[in-house]
Amino acid sequence: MSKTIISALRGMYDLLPDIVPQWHHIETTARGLFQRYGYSEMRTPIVEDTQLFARGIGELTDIVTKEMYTFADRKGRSLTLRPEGTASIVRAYVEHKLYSRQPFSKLYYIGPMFRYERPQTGRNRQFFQIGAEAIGSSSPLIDFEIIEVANSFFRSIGFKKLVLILNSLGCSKDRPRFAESLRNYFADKLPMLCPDCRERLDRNPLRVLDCKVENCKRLAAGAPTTEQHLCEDCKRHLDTLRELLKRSAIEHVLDPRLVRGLDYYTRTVFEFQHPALGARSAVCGGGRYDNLVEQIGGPPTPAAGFSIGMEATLIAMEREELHAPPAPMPAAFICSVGEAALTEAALLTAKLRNTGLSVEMDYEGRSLKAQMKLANRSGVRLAIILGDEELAQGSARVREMATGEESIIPLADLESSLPEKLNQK
RNA sequence: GUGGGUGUAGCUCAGCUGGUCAGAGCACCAGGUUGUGGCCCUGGGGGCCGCGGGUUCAAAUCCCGUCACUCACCCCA
Repeated sequence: MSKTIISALRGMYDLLPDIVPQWHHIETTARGLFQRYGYSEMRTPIVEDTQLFARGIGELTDIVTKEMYTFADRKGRSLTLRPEGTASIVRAYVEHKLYSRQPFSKLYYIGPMFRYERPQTGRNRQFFQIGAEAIGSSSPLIDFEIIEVANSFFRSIGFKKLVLILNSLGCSKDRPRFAESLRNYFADKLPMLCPDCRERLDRNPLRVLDCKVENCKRLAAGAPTTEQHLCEDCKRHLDTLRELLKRSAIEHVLDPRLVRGLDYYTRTVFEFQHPALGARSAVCGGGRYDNLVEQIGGPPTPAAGFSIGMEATLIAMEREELHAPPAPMPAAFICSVGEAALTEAALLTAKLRNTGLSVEMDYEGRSLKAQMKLANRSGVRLAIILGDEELAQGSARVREMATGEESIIPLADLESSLPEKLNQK
């Protein structure tokens, strides 16, 4: 055995059995919902051609410039561990020409994403996302549905404190105009901006708006807003969406500074935030991306989607003291006394399990007392005791853990009488 | 990538102005009941005090490095 212990990589961690039920709970909830809303699961590779993300997410975004797990394979191609899910889904949509077979596709995915960042609570290098994409419609009804599924998901989990933040970035005609007027506005204020913002102004001026430096905030307050640069269509789109949200009682706040970091967003962008999460407060982010499909090489196809952060959701659940329903306990624990009985116990365990019961036993020939302790801890309703006395008369002793009541039951009858005993209250 | 905090048994932590400082509670195991759990009592196993180096007669305790976690920034799920 080697002396140096190999541990998981930084920002990546193991999900031990005691928390996996929480994950299942979230996944099952999401799957049930997607099925009800008509979204089908799609699974795509975790590794893709680096170009996919560079083109899709944006060459100049932080994700692409400094957060991707990129490496060369044995033939020198540049590959990247997916940093998000949408680009892959769209790639598959285009590659398999779903636009002609199923032009309007509602898809979802669940899986790990990778970003090389400095880990922090709720932020890891491998993290899981649950995402949905509705590809092939520009209707605001879709924006509404997307937000509504996400909202419904969080409600199903039991959240009370989520805040929905909404904005519109405008269409591909509005965005450049807006960027231009931001540059003009900040042109003479350049020296007063933080160094980061000076660079942002160049690369992605929208991001200056959500800078957290006090001085920048103050300057940004007087800056032109997205609202002022929306064309008539975009304005109407946003109004319709807000009306739908209002009429279905989904509270939201319009935040003209909500920008988001991926280049592909157009028009609607939104975020669900949880106040107890600290700086990394978003549990879900999404929006419309009307140009991405075309950018990836497909026909012009509007689309919208979101992605929920698993870890962030889990942490928020903890802070709101929301828990998954408890995992089911085994029904019975078989205790044996003596070597002959130990063998019989193994056979009986197998037999009962084959009838569909969840049964546990002790494999080590421990003392009866120790086995009873195990039985007690495993939370079973019944302990089945097998010893020389019982074996001699071809029966087993069945003990109700709650009351201590015991009865002798012939081995042949166990199979039929156990379910009965388990059903009675 | 930047700055601050932390790192002692499986878990939560005490000890940290250097010299019985390797401890507590919980958990685990055993005995008290030669075949019976939950409560109680008694006993026990378990830690190269994150790792490496330095200062010193002597370091968990001071210094440096490193790794990990954590908070904020960056960014975002």
